[in-house]
Amino acid sequence: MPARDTDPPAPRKRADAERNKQALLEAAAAAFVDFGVDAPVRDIAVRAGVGVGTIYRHFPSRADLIVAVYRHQVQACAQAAPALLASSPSPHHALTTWIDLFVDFLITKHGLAEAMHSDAAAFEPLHAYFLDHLLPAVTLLLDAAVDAGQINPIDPLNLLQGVGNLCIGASADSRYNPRHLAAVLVRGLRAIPD
Amino acid sequence: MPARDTDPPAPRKRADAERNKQALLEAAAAAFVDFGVDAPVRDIAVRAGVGVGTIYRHFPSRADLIVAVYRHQVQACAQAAPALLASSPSPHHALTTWIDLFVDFLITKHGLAEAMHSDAAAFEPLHAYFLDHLLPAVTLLLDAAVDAGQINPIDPLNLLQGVGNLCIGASADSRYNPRHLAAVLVRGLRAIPD
DNA sequence: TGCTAAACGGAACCAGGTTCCGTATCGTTT
DNA sequence: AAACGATACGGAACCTGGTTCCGTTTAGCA
Repeated sequence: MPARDTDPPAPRKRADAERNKQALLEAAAAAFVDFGVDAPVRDIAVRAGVGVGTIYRHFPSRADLIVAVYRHQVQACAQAAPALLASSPSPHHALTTWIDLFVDFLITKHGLAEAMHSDAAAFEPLHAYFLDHLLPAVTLLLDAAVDAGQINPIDPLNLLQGVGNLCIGASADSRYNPRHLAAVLVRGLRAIPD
Repeated sequence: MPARDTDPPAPRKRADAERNKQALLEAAAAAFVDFGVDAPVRDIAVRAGVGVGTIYRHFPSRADLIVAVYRHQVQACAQAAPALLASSPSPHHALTTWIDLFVDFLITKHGLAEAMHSDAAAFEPLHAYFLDHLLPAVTLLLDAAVDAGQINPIDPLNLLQGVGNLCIGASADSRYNPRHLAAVLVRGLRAIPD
């Protein structure tokens, strides 16, 4: 199988198109830092030196753009799960650490957590992408911790969305501390001592 | 003292103005049920049989309107705290029950939780109102539970916002279950058994 | 060098919140 | 009862920000 995992049936793209797509990715990443993931389209277009139409051509919905920008980091986060499970002293410890990682990722992407669960249809691809990649990760960790008798069972999706929600509205200056809350939440999962 | 507790320096309002304000309150409440707290202004205006200008005259910001609509329920929620503390078998139990009450309130008001922590300046009054009324309530419960040695200390504001965040995106049809998550969170506060 | 399809730019469009001001109404005063 | 000033009203106009559309440009190939 030739070049699997990286778009097998590539219908050949024009060089300028590829160049613009790349420019947009960088421009969007920069704009997201300044404005959050709701950065104005026109602003992104200007930064990339293209017209707004070009944004929509490459990324039909905002979710597509967001996914493209954060793809690597989401994958890294997902892949950390098995690694942590192998290297941690206990499954519960691995779970706690992974959640911490996830929280860190979300709170550094201003507005991502908000967008994550937006009911708007336009964000469905984003939602789907995150779930596709991160749900297996949490599930792995939760199953291991449950099997070890360390935590009570919980729907992985529920936990993932809950932690995602906790990260909404976080900012360096406020008293609000999602990291702590997420830790308390995971602590609340621990089995037995009632 | 004459008529304290109900606008002492009332500069006399025109009857029609008062009538419209009342109509708007009812229209908004209805619209909030159908569309959530982001209900279109024009829609609210139509329901109340007034022009949009009238909305802005009575409620300069959307937050003012939301506060006015939910004022009573927020107060009821706040007042439930001391009552629960008195009637519950333990402070931790009272806390759990109160959080449940708070969650119920939020998830039945579509979009309220989202609006609650919006960083937009227009929502500041809403934020302030909620905090003014509910922060004392949680603080009371938390202090009691801490004093009884049942939970580890936590910033009341942090907990309140966290639970508020958990309620975002809840809907009857989805798997997402904020009630359960909030319960797990409170469970994670319990002291000692480490 | 010429040709065609792919890609581009940005003006035009649309939706929804907000403002503004000419008009209507209330409540009081004569 | 009539008139008057203050108060409140309505809704068109405006602004912002996302989305669409089409005439123009350009890459890639013959």
